[in-house]
Amino acid sequence: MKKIPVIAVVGATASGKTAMAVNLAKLFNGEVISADSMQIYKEMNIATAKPDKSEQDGIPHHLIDFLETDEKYSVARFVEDAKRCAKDIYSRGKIPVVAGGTGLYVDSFLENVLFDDEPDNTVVREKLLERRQKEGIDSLFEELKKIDPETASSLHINNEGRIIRALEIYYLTGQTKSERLVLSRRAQSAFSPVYIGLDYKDREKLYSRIDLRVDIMLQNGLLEEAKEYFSIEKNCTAAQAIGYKELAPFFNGEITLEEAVDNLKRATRRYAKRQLTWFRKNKKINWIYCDEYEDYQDILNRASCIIRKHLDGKVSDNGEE
RNA sequence: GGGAGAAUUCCCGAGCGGCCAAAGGGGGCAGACUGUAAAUCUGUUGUCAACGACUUCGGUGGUUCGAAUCCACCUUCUCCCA
Repeated sequence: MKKIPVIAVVGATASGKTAMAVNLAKLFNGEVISADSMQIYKEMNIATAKPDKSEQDGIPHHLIDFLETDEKYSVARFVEDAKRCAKDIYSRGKIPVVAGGTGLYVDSFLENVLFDDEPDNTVVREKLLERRQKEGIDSLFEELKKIDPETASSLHINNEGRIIRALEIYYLTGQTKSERLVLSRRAQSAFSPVYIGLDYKDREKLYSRIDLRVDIMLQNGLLEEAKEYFSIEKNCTAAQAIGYKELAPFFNGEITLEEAVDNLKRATRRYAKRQLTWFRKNKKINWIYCDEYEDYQDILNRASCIIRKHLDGKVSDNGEE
């Protein structure tokens, strides 16, 4: 069966993925699928740099702006949603363009990681958390070493969340995490992605773009959005978004606005670094260093050149001729 | 004008004769990542031909087998009295 071609635009936050995805969608008759764990939420607009109607520029965008802020979401759901979207777009004669900053989502989708159905975890999770309080993490870690030594050796004892999840998987499914890992890779992907990675040779350039973008967010009313968000804030996925939690100490009168903004910028820079670390290990990505080009048109040309080759079948999946 | 005190590695800040290239924190850099991933976690951070060598603790001299640590002077800064 012929694989479905997918254009994937990846890179750190503020590297220009949104605009690139829209431009490529126009050039290649595509529609955008966002792979962003925060833009999925309604009402979180400014902080997540969600593209508005004018930025979307007539190109349909999928998987943004469709969840309430108190709803949970997961990679598993994303993979399901993204596959469905991509197939639908392709069936209408168009090409899916994935624009994503959430590496786990992008990879899980395009590499077709299988997330088999799992029973509800609330009870098991609660028990484990209770045991963590009573017995301490060492006890749980020792237990994991016996049950699934492979996973245990890959985890640091301070990474409590992962230790607990690994145990949870076992008690929920009867399979260890390492067993499930193997099973998750059993199916071939139905997609044939071309990766365009946006980055800057000079990291400072990226960082100043981040700083600038935060300043613009503030002008656009980030404070108001954050204030409003705090009135409804709960312990949910959305609460992890950068942009609100950094401003909270300012609203509580603990620090000045200036300090809060600095913290926000720093948190964003670090996030960018983590994104880069994630994407850098993917050897299929064709990196374009934006600061090596005179103007934007050249960057766009470079990207479409890479994509055209791939679509014409002259290049294999890993980008080698 | 008089008196008291401080200057430490990118920053803050310990150290007060050898175990000090110098605690700790911050920041930076690098890495991991499979159901909350904008999260969570780890490593590293004077230089080098690097299990050793070399240069650092405001400056210059000195005491000592040995100094970031003691002494003298100099420079800068802070505070108190005028």
